[in-house]
Amino acid sequence: MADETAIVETAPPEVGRDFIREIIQADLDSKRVSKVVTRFPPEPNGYLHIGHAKSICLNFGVAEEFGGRCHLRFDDTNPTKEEQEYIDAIKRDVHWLGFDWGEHLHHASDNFEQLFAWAEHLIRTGFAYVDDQSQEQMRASRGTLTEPGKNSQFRERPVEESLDLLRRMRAGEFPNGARVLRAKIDMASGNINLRDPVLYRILHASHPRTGMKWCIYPSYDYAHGQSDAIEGITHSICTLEFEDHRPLYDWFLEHLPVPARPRQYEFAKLMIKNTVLSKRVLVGLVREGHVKGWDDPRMPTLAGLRRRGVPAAAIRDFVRRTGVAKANSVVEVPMFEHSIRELLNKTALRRMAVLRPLKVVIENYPEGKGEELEVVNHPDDPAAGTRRIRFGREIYIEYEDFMENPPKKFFRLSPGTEVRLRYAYFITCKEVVKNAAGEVVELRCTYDPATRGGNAPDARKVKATMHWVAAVDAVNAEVRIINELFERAPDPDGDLGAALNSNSLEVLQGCMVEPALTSANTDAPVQFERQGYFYRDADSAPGKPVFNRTIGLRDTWAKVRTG
RNA sequence: UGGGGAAUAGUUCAAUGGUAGAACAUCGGACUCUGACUCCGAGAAUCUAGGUUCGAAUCCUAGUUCCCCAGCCA
Repeated sequence: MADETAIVETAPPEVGRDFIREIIQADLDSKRVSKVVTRFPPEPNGYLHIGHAKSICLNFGVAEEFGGRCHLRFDDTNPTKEEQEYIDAIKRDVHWLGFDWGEHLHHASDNFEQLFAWAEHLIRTGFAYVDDQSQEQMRASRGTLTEPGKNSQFRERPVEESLDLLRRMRAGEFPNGARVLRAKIDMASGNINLRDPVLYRILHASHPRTGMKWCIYPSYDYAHGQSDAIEGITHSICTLEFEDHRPLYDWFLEHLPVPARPRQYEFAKLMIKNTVLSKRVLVGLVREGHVKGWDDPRMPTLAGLRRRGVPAAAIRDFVRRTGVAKANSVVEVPMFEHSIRELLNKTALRRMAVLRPLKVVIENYPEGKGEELEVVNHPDDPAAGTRRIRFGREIYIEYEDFMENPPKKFFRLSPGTEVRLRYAYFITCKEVVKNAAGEVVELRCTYDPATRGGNAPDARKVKATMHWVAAVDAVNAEVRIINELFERAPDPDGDLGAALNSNSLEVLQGCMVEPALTSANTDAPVQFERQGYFYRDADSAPGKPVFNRTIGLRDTWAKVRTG
């Protein structure tokens, strides 16, 4: 996996503290808590994406930094949306990102029995009741943002009756939606979460872990805080939209005989410009077949990024750079790209690959002659070693490295100019061969045998160094260029297909790559010199490698060229 | 006309009553066997209006703008 490189952690370990870490430090200093316990609580209703990475890094990160621990807890309270596949994928992705929950794999469903007992406790103490109202009636009586709600006619029903009905709900006597258990708080509260929220609803559905054992399931609000308390979570970190759930979170802890009192803190989730992280949309892309799966390299999922070749350490570094705060913000993509390039530049071995080949015949190179050149695997890292590549009379260069009528600042090959073939020789273009359509199909060049290795004895300079692959050596490969998935922001309720970028995946066939790319270290990220970072795709077949372009190198020539 | 949050360079995050700083991005320049990397330099911000104070991004008052909440989703 791309994470082989994760050992090279480029980030300084501590870059100032965010408000969460300050709170934890203060709690430790004041002895309010003796050991920090956090949790990452995904709902297994889809794959993890880069937005989740921020929460994972925060929760596991602070636990690590303060000598505590972090649990992985599945918030599996809605069996109509959750699947085992997602549970497995989430575990895999958290591990890949570089974190370990050790013995602390938990599920909200582990607590179903206790939560039910506590529900009875709330009824007995007069803080919960079974409501027979229909969903529509409940909505109508909840009031609006500016008007208070009205009490349900079942709100004051006898404790024994509610107790009996709740048990019969559990026993499966009623169909979906027939009744719910509600907390008795305040229908006039300005905070709508406190207007007698639902604790249990009837759902005759099979649960990935409990099967058909239950047909009533606790709501998020009812399950989350109590699960935190049961697990001994000290700091329950979640995103901003749960801020007005905090009074309810605290209400349950106050009204129940819980073993601990966790506290909830909220931070702004990670958003990235032009990147869709809506789970609904991501599910739709997969279900409707707009992408090849959750790990399609165009997806912002951790699985997709991994397949694309983005190292876990780069994601961690990016997340660290974006900081933790309470203001909604949208990070620009180049910040992410910087983290990827910075890591890959240090770790990726260099290789040569020609994406759009143009054949070059070196006229003064003897027919039948061949030779090997020893070249470095990483110019800045001698420890990366060397490899041997072959040179010959026929080679391929990049089509766009040649221009018959070059503009002013074009340094590369054109008729009459001399350039360096990286690690090899200087060559000069003597003749351009075209097909009937007038397209350049071949170049006739000469080389200077004295420049072997890439330097001229007379110290003359060339303005460009180009990558190349010898025809005798070339392995045919497929290269996939990944572009933005969406052309415009999709409407989650509308036609996803209509918003897609029709050019989100460019497939290049007939690429010519050096043979080292088919043998050793095939699972490590590589740099195709002068082009970018690439990662071997799982679709590779023997003798026919497939590469995803993780990200291109910065290209200032592209800017000059396009003005 | 409800409740809960947030406002600092283009972007993200610092500065916790005492010189507004960093990263990314942008623009110059140097270097270069990757038009990469690296290095050097530049421009660029406290939402507004009052007030307190020797001194305010920070405290107070009044506004403005943006985000979240009316699921038996999480």
